[in-house]
Amino acid sequence: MTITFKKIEQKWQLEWERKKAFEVKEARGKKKFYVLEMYPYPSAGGLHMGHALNYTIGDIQARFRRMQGFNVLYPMGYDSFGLPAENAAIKAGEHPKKYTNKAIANFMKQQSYLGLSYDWQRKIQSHDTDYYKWNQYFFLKFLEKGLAYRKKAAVNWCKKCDSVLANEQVHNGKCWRHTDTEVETKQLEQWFLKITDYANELLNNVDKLDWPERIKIMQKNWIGKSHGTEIEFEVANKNKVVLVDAVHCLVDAEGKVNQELRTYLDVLGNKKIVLTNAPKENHKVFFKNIDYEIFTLENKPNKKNPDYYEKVLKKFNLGANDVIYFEHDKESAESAKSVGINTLFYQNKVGEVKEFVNNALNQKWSIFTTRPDTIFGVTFMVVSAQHPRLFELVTKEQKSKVEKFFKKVKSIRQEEVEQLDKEGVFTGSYAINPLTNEKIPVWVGNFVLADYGSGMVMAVPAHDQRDFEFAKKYNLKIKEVIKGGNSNINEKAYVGEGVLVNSGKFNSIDSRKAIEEITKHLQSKKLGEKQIQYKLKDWLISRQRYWGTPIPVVYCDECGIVPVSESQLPVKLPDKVKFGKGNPLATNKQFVNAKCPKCKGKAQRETDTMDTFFDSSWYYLRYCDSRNKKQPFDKKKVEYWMPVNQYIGGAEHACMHLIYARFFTKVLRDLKIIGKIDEPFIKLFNQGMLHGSDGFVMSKSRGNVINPLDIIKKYSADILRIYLISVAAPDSDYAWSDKGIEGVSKFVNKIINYFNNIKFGKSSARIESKLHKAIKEITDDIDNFRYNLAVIKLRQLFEVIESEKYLSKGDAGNFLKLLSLFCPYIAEEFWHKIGNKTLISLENWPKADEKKIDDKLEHVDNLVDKVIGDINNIVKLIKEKQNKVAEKCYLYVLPSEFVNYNNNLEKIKKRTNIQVQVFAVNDKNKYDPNEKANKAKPGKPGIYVE
RNA sequence: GCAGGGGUAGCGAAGUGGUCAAACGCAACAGCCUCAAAAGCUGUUCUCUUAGUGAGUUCGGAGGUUCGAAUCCUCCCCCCUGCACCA
Repeated sequence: MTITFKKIEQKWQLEWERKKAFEVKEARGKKKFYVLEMYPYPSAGGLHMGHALNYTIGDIQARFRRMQGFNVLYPMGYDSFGLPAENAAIKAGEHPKKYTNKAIANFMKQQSYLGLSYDWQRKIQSHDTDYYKWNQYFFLKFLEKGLAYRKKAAVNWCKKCDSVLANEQVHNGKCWRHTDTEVETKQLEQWFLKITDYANELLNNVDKLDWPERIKIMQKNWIGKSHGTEIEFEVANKNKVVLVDAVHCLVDAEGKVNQELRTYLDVLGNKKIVLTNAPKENHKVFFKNIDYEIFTLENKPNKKNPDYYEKVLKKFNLGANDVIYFEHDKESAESAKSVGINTLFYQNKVGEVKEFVNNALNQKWSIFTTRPDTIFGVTFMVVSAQHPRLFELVTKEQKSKVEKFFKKVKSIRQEEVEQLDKEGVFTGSYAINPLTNEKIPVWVGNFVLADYGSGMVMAVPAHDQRDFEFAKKYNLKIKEVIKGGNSNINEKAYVGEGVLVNSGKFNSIDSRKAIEEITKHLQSKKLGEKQIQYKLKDWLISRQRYWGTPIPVVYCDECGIVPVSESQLPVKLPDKVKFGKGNPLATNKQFVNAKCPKCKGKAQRETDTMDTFFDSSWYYLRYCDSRNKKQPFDKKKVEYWMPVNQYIGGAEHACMHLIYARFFTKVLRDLKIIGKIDEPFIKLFNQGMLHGSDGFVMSKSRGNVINPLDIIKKYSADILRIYLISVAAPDSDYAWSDKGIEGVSKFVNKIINYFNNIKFGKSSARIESKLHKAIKEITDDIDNFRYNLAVIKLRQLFEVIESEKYLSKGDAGNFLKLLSLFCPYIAEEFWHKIGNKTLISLENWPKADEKKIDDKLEHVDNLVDKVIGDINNIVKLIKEKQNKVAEKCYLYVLPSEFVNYNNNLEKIKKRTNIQVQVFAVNDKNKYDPNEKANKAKPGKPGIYVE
């Protein structure tokens, strides 16, 4: 009687379904266990081997926990919104919904072949209105809380598509559909979620997670917290012309020089015009070293008359906005103001010039640094070429150079950025070092990020390698301010710690301490403060595509942005749309035209849809109560099932889905939509990558793809399952091997063969010992995802079982239970065949009986193995040396060990293939022609072969 | 460059202080079975040596700690993965 795999697979699938074996309900008294695999995108290609591995790993865990007595929630669903369905729609003309539903049906069929023990009642699909309705609901909640907002952002734009592209649609800087068209960066209004509000908690909680270390580190780096100091630098707008009155500029009433004004005139790189009627030598003293122009109007003009200023502006062809003016006389100042000139009526008050210049030239630039201790070494500043305020800094003289540079930077593709040389151009502006009052040139550079910190950095070439390279290239000053180690700042920046030099009153302080001290000093002068920066940016969720959740807001001509009211949800995705150019929603009038919920006036619907990562950020909560029509889920049910005890999926989601989902959980907790659940996934397991037999990633173009269905057809689902997890540890990468699955197939067939011809009887002590040891070790191995080792132990156990005459029914059942995790179909089948009416899938996991584990038996087995090896070796040698064929072998053993060997006669015979006889050494009647009995030692019998 | 994970016999892959020439699988070789092949069963597979012995050299390389190291420490080389000029 043999087994037809296909038959038993169908039989038990039906049986599981009929008995609702894997459907679960909350049961207060029962401990729960939530096993979850990352829900898949249902591609038309169906299941690939990576899926099969992923789900097998999860299913083994789910079956194990279920048998251990847990109330196991093990659901499946589909991440069914997204780009490929829309692409297919454009290409094949098939509606995304139809395409997706077909793909899901196919996925489900294939998954059921694999013997996965899902609770299918809980299935979810993110493209269902019943699901995405709640996306919209959550969005409104976020909006209410200020966690969703709209802001201008850079997006990928294709001219030919007339549309925004997702990052995935940009290939090598070109549009995926127009390979001749460079993707442009455009500034558009987009929706964001304020994930940065949670940056700190997301970071701190990482350490509490039982996740693979590398994922935790990836998340930490992604969030990227750094402590530093924000320092305010002043930079002048150099395009404004500075007008200064000359009559009273030199001294005040008491004859004191206005030193502050003088400093600023020196520092401001702007064009300076001194208005005067009668040039005096005094001017030269006051304006010493300052580049200025003298301007005199003829006919003794009256500076108190507004006409005067209009004439001045006209003369230089300037508008009132193009200049600022310093005037010491009140009446004159008022006149200048009356023609619209930004004028300071200066009165020698401390700080008045500074305040005025700050306001007039809009020139405060806060920069972020982790090394405020090096502030005395700042010799230039660098602003990002992508900075929106860049051109405020550029002077007329430098404009063409900067523009040229700007274009060059813009044309550089993402992939090239890595090997870029540091390059830049002088903007023409200068900044003022707040501690030294030194004048520092401001450059624009290609190595400064616009969206980190303030987009401008203070450059300390002596102590930062990037700044150093830049300084060397453009011959900028390098000023050493930290001494430490054998630093030689002519060759390389010294980035380590040390003692401050050339740093005024901070000299000889340790650099670490100086970070504190200088920050404190800046703080006291209101020039800076401690700051924490994150690399994490707010999450842009707007997508200009059809196949996603519509963002539930309208734009009213009167009221502006108005959220759709909750009672009107869902905003349904219209079925009838035209695919082609751009976002099909934008051209769908029925969809776009809406009533304003507030004023009932005309309004346009938002046509952007949500990033699909929004869908996957809470699906694990929906599984807890997936058919709830009134709420996203019942809070109590979520409280029962959450958090997920074991999450399983690929490492590629480390910084996207896994951060978003954590963020969502925290927000929903704070909105009191769920209880006090801080983290969604306690434990995470990353499966390894399964490569083709050539060692490369499986891909159609390489032709190394192995389809799970083909393997199931050829071998069976059980064989595929046990193969997938027995080659290597499930978290390490490995390559598919045809020979490997062949080997596993032999093993499974041996088991089938054995159970077809099984003879029940009392299990030997040897079997019992081995069985209970295996139970103990396999339990531990499964617990720790060492599936490969568990299979080895199962094989070794089977070897012992097979070598013995009888097996008890109970032990046969125990063996099948161990097997059932890996090979559920044949386990069910034989469980049934040996007379059980229950499902093995719902049986109790066997308990190891320590008392039955007998290490002595194992020790004897080892000794017998050794003797077998020795006998075979001798047989081989006498054949080679003496050309004699051995027929019989005699063992001479210590009397105390006689039983050990005599009990194993059959085994020895079988494995040496000759007759064997055992004598105790003290046996007077023993046959021992060569006196080999003398050689006998404990655990090592003497051997004679003839 | 930084961070993380690795480098183990022909290959895949266990093993983290002695019981290790190192599980298990594959491959190869030999024997049994068979008319024969496949399958199945049994054995062998670092080197030399040998009636089961003994000796030597191994776990990326070089040093070190230890009575004792694949396993601990230091330095170096190589591979993979992630981040990438984050100030």
